[in-house]
Amino acid sequence: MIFDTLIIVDISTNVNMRMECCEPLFGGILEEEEAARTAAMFAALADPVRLRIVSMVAAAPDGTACGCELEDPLGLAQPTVSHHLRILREAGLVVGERRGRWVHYRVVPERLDEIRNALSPPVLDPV
Amino acid sequence: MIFDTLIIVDISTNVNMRMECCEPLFGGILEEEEAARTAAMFAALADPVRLRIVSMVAAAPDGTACGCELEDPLGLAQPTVSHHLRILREAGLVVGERRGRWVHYRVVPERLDEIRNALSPPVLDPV
DNA sequence: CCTTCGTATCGATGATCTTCGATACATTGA
DNA sequence: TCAATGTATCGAAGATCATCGATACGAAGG
Repeated sequence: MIFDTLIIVDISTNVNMRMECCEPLFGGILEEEEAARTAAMFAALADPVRLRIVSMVAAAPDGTACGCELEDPLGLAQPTVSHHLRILREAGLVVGERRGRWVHYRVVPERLDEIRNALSPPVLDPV
Repeated sequence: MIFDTLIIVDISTNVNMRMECCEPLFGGILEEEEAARTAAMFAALADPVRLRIVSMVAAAPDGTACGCELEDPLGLAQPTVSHHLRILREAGLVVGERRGRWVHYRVVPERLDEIRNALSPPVLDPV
């Protein structure tokens, strides 16, 4: 095994997601199921709004931002922002923590590392 | 600038694609246009069939495979495979070279490196 | 209890995408 | 020139997705 399993607890759903993702592209022919898992991860990042959300959360003062801070800069309605945050959450790319009325989101860099591993060049076998 | 510009010549369209892609997610808030470019790259990888195609081409004996070799293992019709190859081509993830009747595709690892760079953790400023 | 405010869900709409049959194009060999 | 084969394009059908108004949920403060 190349990387460990990342366990993420989604506070809004209280679901422990044990996600194994992103078998390396250069580690042999991908099985259908593995390909679907990895494709789902890329799909979460395959939207300009979601990429901007990730960059905005990462660039926020404490590395956290609530949804209400994103609506204006993105120019999108609240349900739309909530929709995108949900997809990022379910992909394990961000986690949300409720503080009073607000839910503070932060990026999960380990998840991005997993995706990077999937794109890593092949490991050369020593002779 | 972190990475150079990758120039890819698509033999089937004879179009020189000068693509700059994938500004780092942790390099500040992404502009709308940059986010759209990066999202398009991820969208090309956000499909199980295309991920399997990339892994199959990479795992092929010479690192190249023609479309006809992919239809059976994928269980898809020829137009469908051609469609996915087109998307991968336009994203610069593979290039095709015609040899006689066949078009041999190969993966462009530099493109995958660019995507990996976009997901790289932030560079820590020295104090 | 009631209001306020941030968030999540529902339902609908319009756009985009995957898939494939039909068809055209390209190259090879007879 | 004609048939065979690999590839690309077209058009249609069904599925998926982004967006947002309406609405419900949740927490804080009178």
